[in-house]
Amino acid sequence: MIKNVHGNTVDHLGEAVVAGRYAVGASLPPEPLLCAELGVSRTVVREAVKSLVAKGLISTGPKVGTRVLPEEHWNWFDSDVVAWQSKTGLTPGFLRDLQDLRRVVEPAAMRLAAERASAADIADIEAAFAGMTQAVHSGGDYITHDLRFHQGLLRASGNRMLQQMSKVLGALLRTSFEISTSRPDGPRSSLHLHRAVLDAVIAHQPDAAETAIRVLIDGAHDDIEEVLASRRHLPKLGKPASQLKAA
Amino acid sequence: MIKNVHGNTVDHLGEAVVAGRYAVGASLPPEPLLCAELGVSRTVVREAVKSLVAKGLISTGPKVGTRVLPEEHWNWFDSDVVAWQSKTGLTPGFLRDLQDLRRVVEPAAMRLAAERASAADIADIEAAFAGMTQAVHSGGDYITHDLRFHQGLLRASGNRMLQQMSKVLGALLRTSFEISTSRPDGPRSSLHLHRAVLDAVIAHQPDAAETAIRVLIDGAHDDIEEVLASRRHLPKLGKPASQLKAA
DNA sequence: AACGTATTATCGTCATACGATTGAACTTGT
DNA sequence: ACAAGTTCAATCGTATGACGATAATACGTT
Repeated sequence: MIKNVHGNTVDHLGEAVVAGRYAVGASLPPEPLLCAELGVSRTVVREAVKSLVAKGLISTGPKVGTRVLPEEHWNWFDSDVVAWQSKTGLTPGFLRDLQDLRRVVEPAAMRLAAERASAADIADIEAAFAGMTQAVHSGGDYITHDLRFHQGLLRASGNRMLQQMSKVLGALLRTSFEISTSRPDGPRSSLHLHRAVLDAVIAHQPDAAETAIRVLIDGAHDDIEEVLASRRHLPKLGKPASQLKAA
Repeated sequence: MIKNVHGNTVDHLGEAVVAGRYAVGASLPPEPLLCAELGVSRTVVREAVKSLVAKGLISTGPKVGTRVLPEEHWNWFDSDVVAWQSKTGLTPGFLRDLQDLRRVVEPAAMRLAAERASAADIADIEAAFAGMTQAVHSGGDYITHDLRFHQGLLRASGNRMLQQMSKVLGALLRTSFEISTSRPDGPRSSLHLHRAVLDAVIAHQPDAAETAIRVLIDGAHDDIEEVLASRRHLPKLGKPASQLKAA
């Protein structure tokens, strides 16, 4: 499981920050303490801290220590940041933001994809769809192929920013999938909805592609809202948050 | 001008990578060479490299060196990456991507802002608009207030991802502004267009806000396309690219 | 010629030292 | 007692040197 010291340190610190282990504006322990806690050299701690600074999570300064920045500075399109947030638990607010984003981005991206998709793009998406189909019928890893499907569509839009959003939207898709599997016939019923999107893109029909993805999105949206409503009293959807501790 | 060694080193290396100074897949010079070139210690070079890795520009490994990753890995929502790209020159492709993004994001964000803007949000935007007005009449820094205006609107959407896009879209706004100032009466004519957006948001009219921003966007879009078409033979819009050099 | 082994270039990690910056404590004068 | 200026000290910033880990390359063996 362990890969390298630097990566583990970045993950550990990043996860702690995203999880709210240190309050916004508060300081993390000084470097020597972090070295002792994590059992690594100061070099590793410093490089990990620099990585988190690059992702907008924290800022550093002499004497002031390394403080947690307010969330609006965090780079929510960084896959590590999203992964850490997913690991500590997706808050309802975060899921709502993701759903807003998806409803804004995916329909427009499908229009562009229907206009610009290349043969190679379509081949990739077809392969992903085949994987989804097989996963439903013969059992297998559905979510991976589902992610590839949507990622392929975004890539086919030919826009690098739109493409990058597959990273963060992946967190929403995963959650949506977990909910739908808790219901009998969940993925199976959405298979032909995916097919409709792909067919519209292949046929270069932007309008059809947009309406098809809207159907897909609305279904997932209802699923998530339902779960959100039934758990309204719970603070988080995933694992419980750690206790807050200011330094 | 110089602030700190680390920041300068990150800027230098990041700018070089984004500018295409090293071909995608090629290796940067080994750390000792970079130390010599930049006149800094290996500590600084390594931390700078780690920062670029965190932004998705490069990857490192023993013996393989530090290689430039393909552009789809770059984090285009990172303000540093965008700044470096802006500095080396905005390619037509990049500007088109930004325009697509803006046309997708801003109308939807205006709808949300019209529904959810708080009094504090509106006060911020009003202040920015006042600054724009003053800049037009008494002279002054128009673009800064313009950026604050659009950023405030995005923030008022109440969505953290949408809000983050103000970083990238800022590059487009700046370019758009530069073009419009080259024409007499540029900013002045767009003042009331901005006012229309803000009024619609204040009145909580999503439809009106969306159509108002569409007018604004289309105007800027036409300006940029015009310039892009007239310079079709030029490779870049901004400063010329450095010569490519693989390692 | 193909495959396995050895070499070596390069990054990864550790340890130590000192300079730079800035918040906080302290002193001093009114 | 309070305010302002000064000193102090905590913490990060930078530099240097060393050795281990890894993987591409070259070499030698079959």
